[in-house]
Amino acid sequence: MESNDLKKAGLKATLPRIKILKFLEETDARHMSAEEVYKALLDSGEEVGLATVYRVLTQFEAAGLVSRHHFEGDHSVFELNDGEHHDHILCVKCGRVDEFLDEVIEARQHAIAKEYGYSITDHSLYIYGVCTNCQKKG
Amino acid sequence: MESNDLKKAGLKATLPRIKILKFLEETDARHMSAEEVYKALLDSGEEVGLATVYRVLTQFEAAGLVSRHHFEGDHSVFELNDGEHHDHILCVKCGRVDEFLDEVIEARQHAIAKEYGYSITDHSLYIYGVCTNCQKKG
DNA sequence: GTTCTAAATGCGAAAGATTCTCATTTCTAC
DNA sequence: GTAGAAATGAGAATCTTTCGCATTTAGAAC
Repeated sequence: MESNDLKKAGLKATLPRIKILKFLEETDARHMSAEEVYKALLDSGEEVGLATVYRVLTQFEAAGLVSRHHFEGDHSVFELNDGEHHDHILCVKCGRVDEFLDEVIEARQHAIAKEYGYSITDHSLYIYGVCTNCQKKG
Repeated sequence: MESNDLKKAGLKATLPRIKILKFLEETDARHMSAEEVYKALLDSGEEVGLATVYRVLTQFEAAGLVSRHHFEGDHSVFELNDGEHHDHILCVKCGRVDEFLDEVIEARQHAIAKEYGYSITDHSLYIYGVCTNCQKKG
């Protein structure tokens, strides 16, 4: 039940927030932009303002409910958190996204941060390439 | 001499391109936005249009003369290529940027791409943290 | 259940970064 | 030097995201 999740996250259980969270939990798409969430909600007959979608997603991010990514330097996309950090590998032709977690890379990043005197807060790793399907198509 | 570098890169040696390349080679700042390049040129008395700066930097990127980065998902910043790939670790407080190259991470990325069936074209890795100086300041 | 207040929403306006349009200028080859 | 193609400049346009503010709503107090 979404309203409890919201309260646990320290957010008032308002209708727009419930709708957006519910939508993110039920949709098949893992990575969506604010605009896409907005349109998808409209299509399913839910009335939520675009500015509210932006605000709510930003709040969800601050509350740890979603992660924000910047694939290709483009606009932000959001992903519901499942508790486990992971990185992304994506196809530059079709936009397919796969997720992976590599302990060796994670460990090396912490070692590098230490070496350079940084207290690490976050990191982002994107690998770009052409996926199997797109390679076949030429 | 910049005009030769440009021709080698397959670009016509126009005045704006020469000015921009010369500026990038001579400035101390390693990472600059298009806007910053534009303003710096203006300040040094060189007249170049902002749209041209954007166009030229994009062409330089395509020609391999510069790399484009998207720190923190913000606007693009450009960096003159020195031939060696490297990644970045940056301070979220003061904006300091350090560069590093880790062969272990590089190798793991290629292994992951292979594992997922991708033909790798590029990758970006940013580590965010608080640098030594900013840690001292609290 | 009704009332109150702070917080949240919706809308359109505004902002910032980047791209586009197109008339004018500049390279480069001949 | 001249012609033609390519590049430039200036401002308009676009896209994503945020802001301002009047209106509504959630949640606590009564």
